[in-house]
Amino acid sequence: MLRLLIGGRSLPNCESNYFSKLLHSSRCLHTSYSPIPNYIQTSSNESRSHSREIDIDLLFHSSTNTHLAKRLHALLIVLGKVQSLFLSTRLLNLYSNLGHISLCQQTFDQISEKDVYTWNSIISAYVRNGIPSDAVNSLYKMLKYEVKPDFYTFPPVLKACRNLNDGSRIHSLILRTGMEWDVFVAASLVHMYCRFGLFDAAYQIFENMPFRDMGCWNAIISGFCQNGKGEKALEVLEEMRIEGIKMDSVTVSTILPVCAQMDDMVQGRLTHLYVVKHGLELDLFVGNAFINFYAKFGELEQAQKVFDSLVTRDLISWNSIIAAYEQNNNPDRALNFFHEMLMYGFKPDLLTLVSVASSIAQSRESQSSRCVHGFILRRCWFEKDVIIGNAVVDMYAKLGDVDSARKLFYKISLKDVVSWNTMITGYGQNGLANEAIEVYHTMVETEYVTPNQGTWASIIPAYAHIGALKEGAATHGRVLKTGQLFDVFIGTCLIDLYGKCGKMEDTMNLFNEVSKTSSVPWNAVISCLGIHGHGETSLKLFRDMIDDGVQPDTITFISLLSACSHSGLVEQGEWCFDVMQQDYGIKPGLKHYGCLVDLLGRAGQLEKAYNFIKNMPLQPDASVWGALLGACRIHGNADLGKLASDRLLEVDPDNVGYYVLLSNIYANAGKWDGVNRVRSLANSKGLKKTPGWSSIELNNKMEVFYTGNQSHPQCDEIYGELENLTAKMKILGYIPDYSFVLQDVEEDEKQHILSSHSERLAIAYGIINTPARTPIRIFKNLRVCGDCHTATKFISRITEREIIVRDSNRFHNFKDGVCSCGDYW
DNA sequence: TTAGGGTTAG
Repeated sequence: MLRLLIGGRSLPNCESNYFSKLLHSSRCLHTSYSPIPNYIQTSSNESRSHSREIDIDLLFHSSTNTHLAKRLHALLIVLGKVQSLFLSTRLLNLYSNLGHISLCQQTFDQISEKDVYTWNSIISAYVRNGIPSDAVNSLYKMLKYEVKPDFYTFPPVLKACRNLNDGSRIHSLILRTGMEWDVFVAASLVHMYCRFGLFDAAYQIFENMPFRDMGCWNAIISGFCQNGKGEKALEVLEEMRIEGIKMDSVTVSTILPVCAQMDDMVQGRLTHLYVVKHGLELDLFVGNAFINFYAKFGELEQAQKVFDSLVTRDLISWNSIIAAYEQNNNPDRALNFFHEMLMYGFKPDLLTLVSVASSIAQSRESQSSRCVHGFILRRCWFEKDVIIGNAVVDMYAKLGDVDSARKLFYKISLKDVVSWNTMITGYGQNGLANEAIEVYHTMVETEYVTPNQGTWASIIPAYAHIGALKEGAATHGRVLKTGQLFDVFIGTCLIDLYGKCGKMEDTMNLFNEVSKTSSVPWNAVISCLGIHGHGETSLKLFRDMIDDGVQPDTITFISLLSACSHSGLVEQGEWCFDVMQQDYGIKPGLKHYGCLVDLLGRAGQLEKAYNFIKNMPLQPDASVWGALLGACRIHGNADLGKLASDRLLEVDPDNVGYYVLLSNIYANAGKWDGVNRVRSLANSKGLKKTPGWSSIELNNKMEVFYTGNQSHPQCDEIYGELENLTAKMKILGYIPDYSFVLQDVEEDEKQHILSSHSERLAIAYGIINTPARTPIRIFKNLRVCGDCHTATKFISRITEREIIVRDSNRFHNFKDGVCSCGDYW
């Protein structure tokens, strides 16, 4: 061991005490105690007379952060030791451990006579710091300088090759040097070939090894695990067991993520027993792997137990427990752990912030979103990894702040497919289907990303939302080309698309094709049948689902209840509500209560619905009172309507829809003072009525009409057509229902207002621009007004066309003067 | 002094 003589006037008298402090400093990452400045002060000429022997090795060990490492570097310069090959190589390794690759390079360049240690050190520094190409180049330079590689040289070089996807040259070099059966070299080769997907080559090397240590076993297992061959990994594990070789902590932490991936809880639990029996539970990697394992199965108690039992915790332990709660819908707990982690002095990394952003989105803590954004911005993490940008875009979108989401999205320089999917989903979730479609088109045009399952799952619902059947069907074609048709999620999205576009035949065909082992496709088809008014068929499918042994969930019952509601199946709906609780132990949530109120209310049982609300064990929310208010609108009950809206304005004062409904009720009853009161209340709150719009797809383009639109190029033709139609309708007995006109104006004007409702503009546009007697499909963002409903029935008879209108609530299929909903909606 | 095989991700 190299020792130095340094003077020590101001050194502590008690050397053992001093060293214990020094050692202490090397163990505590967060200490502010720095022994090195003392050395520099004490190394002046005058103090050298009182020289002492100091172990420089300890100084290397105590340099646990960049500041201390630089001090040590300065000390070596002061002592004139920087030219020492041994010390400068150690310094190089120190910088490498601390992640300072440029300082490594500087130190390396200053060394004039480099030996094999020096070359090995710089190679491993490049690998560790993520510059594999420089690592390989260094090997070739080393050969040029005629320094012979040794057993230490190749493992890191092979690791570099793994990331460069090229290893044949190095492999032949290794063969020439005769080092291929060194356990470290061989293990590296095995792992490299697994990464290349050359599993047979990897296994062949593994099989031919004259000697295998744990590292070799782990290399083949982890090689299989990390490259999608989990089952093969388990086979090797079995081989290991037969040969009587015990798993170590590395094996365990490698195998656990695979158990989770393969949904193999049993294997994971057995591994846990093994770990306890063999005393591996104190290993940090093992503990962390178990936290993640249990979190994936939603077993938070177990995950928490493992976390609590850890003797030491690192950043990954904290990240894992935060992610565990975040991914299992407990964002508050996740955020608590984040704060606790900060209190313990841990510095969060990029992955911590990914979980934090998602937690904030879930907990609707919009105030914190800016802090998170700023925190990441200050650290320049957006440039470091696209995952964090995606997470923050998702956070903003989930919080409803689409503007911020979009701004950040366009700032992400290297968008990956997830970035695009996140933005498309974000728009979709906020009801901006047209924007979602626009982003999707840009994504397809950019060509550097290939749409994947996530893309289909985000774009198809957007098409379904606005009823863009042709574009949706074209996407279906694209999905078919990729061979992803039978994926349940995409299949369900398509079922929903065709269902919402009125293509029930296609819906049922698709439903027959997809795998029906989960409740997801059942729920979709039950809900589609519901909005078409096929309540009885929905109930039949529910029975089929039970016969098939598929467990219904809370969504199944929401779909069923709403199907019953649309078809006026009151008794059956009440039966569903009971069965849900008694047979399936599902506690009704607010949505179920809302559906039942809707069911009773639509059927005219307003008092029963009101009593039902009064006896609810949950605090009724806006959807429940909203259902009652809607029913009051249909049945013209102004008193109960007023009561419902009073409650509504307490729980959700900013929702314009309720003001509109109430003003509708008043208008219907001719109470114009009530209408004005509601309108001025809404105005005083700065609320604007959601503009009604309808869309129609023509020549693969969506044409959108807002109520009262006067700027369309075919405006005159459209209004002319409507006038024409109204005249014919009146001959056939159409009487306009002015109660749907909210404004207190003259009758002529009321007629004009009714005729400029967006759905009528879209229908007239369709009539003008499509061949006679072909069907017309319209989508409306709000509910179709009663007068338009009546008018459309007449129009379908006059034009001999099928007119399919999908509104925000359900489906209307007008044919020969009648509507499929039987005027019950 | 230098090396292989390990845990967290939208």
